[in-house]
Amino acid sequence: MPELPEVETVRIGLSGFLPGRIVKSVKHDWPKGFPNAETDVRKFLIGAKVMAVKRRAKVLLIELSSGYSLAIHLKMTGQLVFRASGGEQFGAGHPSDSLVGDLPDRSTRVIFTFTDGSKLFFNDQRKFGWVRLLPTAEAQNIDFLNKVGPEPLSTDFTWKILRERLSRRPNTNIKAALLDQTVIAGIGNIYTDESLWGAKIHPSTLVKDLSDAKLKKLYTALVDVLRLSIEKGGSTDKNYVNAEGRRGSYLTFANVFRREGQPCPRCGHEIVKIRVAGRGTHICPHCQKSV
DNA sequence: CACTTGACCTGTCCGC
DNA sequence: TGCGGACAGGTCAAGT
Repeated sequence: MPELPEVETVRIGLSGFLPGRIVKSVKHDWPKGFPNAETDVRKFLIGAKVMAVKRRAKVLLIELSSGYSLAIHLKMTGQLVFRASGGEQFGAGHPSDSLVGDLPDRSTRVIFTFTDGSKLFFNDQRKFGWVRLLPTAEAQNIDFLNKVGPEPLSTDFTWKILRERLSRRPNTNIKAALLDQTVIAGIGNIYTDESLWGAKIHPSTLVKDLSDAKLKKLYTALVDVLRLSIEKGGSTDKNYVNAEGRRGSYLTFANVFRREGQPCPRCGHEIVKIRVAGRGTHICPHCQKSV
């Protein structure tokens, strides 16, 4: 669920809230998800000031003045919600797009409290997510980020780079290849389905069978879909919320994802849900022909 | 080695 | 109504 656009939306939100704030305390009872030793937490987190909030792939990196960073992965049901002191929930916006009420709630795993009384809540219903405190210089070297592929929205990501990255997995289907974080960073189930629909590629197509023309279409579709989703604040299916606890609206604009039974916006044929690469997969069987 | 499947979790939904 | 089971999907580990 949180894929690149969702994590980027959280990053943008937190960038407006966290820099300059000083961590006063941290409360959690989740050693599996936040395994750092208490002594390191006291030394490098408590009293540290937030300098910046960055993102690599689907990992958020909160840089601290101590030379350490918090690396956070939301996995499927993670939420990072900021509340100003006083705990006002909705700010000036519309409560109707808020998915979280009073915090902490039963899914709250970690609470960061800042010296001004504001708080950052890490909620994760399914506890797949994680938080790590580690030296900023080593943040890029944690196993996951070490192996991860290029950022699809970086200016030097071209269709030829996409082709080169995909060529590492010639005999697998394009859906599995796009989901593979070592091929390209940040793509998950939603944007795989949406971009393959945009490029009129069946998700079971083997990578080696894709022509350059198709790869160019896929490149364009992928970048467009990611950019549009960031513009719409990401996709909220069930859990995802931004740093204010609000829903994203991309799924309103989605063409196939979670739209089985509805007509394809391009040709009118019925969208169906199939299973590819072990994932629920949404396609228009008319636009996206099998190989 | 290349690729696929299962495990990790918990809440929700469906069928009996 | 209650309950078991399937399902959701990001990533790593184990299996083929």
